Amino acid sequence: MNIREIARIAGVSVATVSRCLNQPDKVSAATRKKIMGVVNDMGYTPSPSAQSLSTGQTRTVACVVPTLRNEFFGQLVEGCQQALGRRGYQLLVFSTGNDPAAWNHLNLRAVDGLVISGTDFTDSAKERLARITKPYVIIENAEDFVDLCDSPKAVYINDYSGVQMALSHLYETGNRAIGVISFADDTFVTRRRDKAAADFFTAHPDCAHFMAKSDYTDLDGTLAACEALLAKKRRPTAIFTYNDMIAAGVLRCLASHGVNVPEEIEVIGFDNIPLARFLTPSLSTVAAPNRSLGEKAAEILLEFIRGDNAAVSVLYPVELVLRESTRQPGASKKS
Amino acid sequence: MNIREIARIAGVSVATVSRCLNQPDKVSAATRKKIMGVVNDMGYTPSPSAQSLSTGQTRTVACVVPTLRNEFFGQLVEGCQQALGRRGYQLLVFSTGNDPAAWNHLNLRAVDGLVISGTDFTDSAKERLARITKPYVIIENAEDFVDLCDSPKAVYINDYSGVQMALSHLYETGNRAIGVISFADDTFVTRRRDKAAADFFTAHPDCAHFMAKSDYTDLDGTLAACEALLAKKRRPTAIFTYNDMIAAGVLRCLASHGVNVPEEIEVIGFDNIPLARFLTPSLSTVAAPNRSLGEKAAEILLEFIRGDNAAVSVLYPVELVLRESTRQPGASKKS
DNA sequence: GTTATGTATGTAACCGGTTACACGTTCACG
DNA sequence: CGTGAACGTGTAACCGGTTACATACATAAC
Repeated sequence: MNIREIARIAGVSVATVSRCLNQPDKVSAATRKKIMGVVNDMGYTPSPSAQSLSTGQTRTVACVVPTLRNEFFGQLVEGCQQALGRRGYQLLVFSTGNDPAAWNHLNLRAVDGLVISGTDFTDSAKERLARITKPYVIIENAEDFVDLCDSPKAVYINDYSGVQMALSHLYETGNRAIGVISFADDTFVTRRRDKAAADFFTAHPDCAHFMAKSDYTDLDGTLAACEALLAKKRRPTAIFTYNDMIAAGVLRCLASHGVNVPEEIEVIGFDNIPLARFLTPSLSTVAAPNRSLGEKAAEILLEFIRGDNAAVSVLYPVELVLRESTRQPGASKKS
Repeated sequence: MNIREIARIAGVSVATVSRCLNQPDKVSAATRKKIMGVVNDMGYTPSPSAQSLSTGQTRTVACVVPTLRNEFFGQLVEGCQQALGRRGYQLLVFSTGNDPAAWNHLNLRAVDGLVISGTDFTDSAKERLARITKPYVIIENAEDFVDLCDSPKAVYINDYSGVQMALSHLYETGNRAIGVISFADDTFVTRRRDKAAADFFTAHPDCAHFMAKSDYTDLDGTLAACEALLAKKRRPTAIFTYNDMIAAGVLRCLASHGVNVPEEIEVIGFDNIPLARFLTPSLSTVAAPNRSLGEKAAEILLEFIRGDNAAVSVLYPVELVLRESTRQPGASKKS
């Protein structure tokens, strides 16, 4: 069932049918009614391939994430997909963004644009981004990208501030020995959060601090990192991690060592994935609008594709959500 | 840069270029070398839209899941995408499979086939499935679908057996009052697991049992369900839930009521999502090959698209993984 | 009544591939 | 040396839409 068939049955030309579907007001009411009748009767849908070929638009966007085994990216992709769906766009997912081979599977001619998140942006980034000839929006701090592409479009959170909020809270509630578990990779996120932590501790020289690193898909690595912190001569009274999965591992480690949370050690994570509320104790964390990040990225991308000179980058604030893994304000410290 | 351009530069016809790319052995070695040289120099890639229009294949598959905010579906989609990527196919994700509106966004003409998982298959299923004119593979028990479509292609796990394994284990280690938290929906999964549980308890009349229901995205619902179980006159000594997210909520609820796990109450979940190891105590669960389910579904779908008469359905076994939320074999009961 | 303006529609080129069929060579074989 | 098969290549139709431009007609303005 193609457009010529519809045109023949409706007794009009293909151009009229096409116009009727795309610019209804360019067609007289009578003709429109006749055509739509046939279209509905026959259950006709235009071929996306033909439309793409003709218009040069695929109405498809690719989203590149490192993994989907972390609710953070799940929420991101979900937000992305819904924003796109509302506007008749579809979402191609590449959930192996850190695997260079995956980028080869990505056929740029098949999409109108990309949303890129969480890939390793440091080493081969320039090369990889340079090869992208389509509009793309990164979910990463725009400022870090000025060297990599001119006027980067970005949606991101103030994670420098997030790290400082978490550490400040811990400091203000009396902690003077804080452990931080960072990511075991070399990405902009990691560098930025490390910088925030370093700056914080420089500004608070009376606060002992210990850094460790872990890959959040690797529970054993997290347990090892946490144990290293526990083994410090001056044991930290709080541990801050760069995401909630690592924090979950930390809670696990502390429990198996019989350490009470938050009485003996407080724990703060980052991301506020849905899971955070499910943990025992429920996890205090730096909350980002995960779903909105995806939605906004998709929206900016679409505006950009349409040529509207849209917002170049959007910064979302983060907020500290306090749950059971930190002491309640007013609770006695180190009870 | 299109195929005619390449043909002109290489001094051959478009047909030869096309053949060179698709059936290299149909072209002489000398010509092939010449063409490939030009192709590489110019960085030419055929337009997917044009190829789709011409061949009628999109090399794209849609995957419909209810949500990505559960690692189970994350793993599924990830497996799917990788199996597809290896064969040059792309994955469109619809992460809102239970929303009827989402199905309208799904343009069947844009894909070669579908992998469908976790959607509500009971009420409007027949209608929805009937509208699908493309090959599809469901990740659901094939037997439940014989009424809905003839010779359904399916990849699934033996979850009847999984439920019975979990309950048997609990029974054999001495539990005689077991709480079960089922899903608060009416899908085949739920019906099947409910049947398995009912059958088990019929076969073991000496075992008291209590059923509750929850939606796994709803922590409060889970807490309420769990509390209802705790409030039973004869308090259960074990709780089995239909997925790990609900089990996480149960652990959370028990902890806040000061109930020791596994000493006072044992807990077993279902799915074995990566998170399960991160929980405190780490969660015993019925393990399914989540990632493989996605991979296998994609593979079967591709074979089916190609017309190879592939395996119609594949059943994976499940296994009971025992961690800290159940008592160690040999540990004294109700210590 | 003639001309200008606007509206509705049709014609045909175009998007960029694939492939059936035709054609020309080369080679083996009788 | 003539014939047919096998092979390599080119021509042109086709996939199913969109849209610039042409055309026809109705209406308004003078």
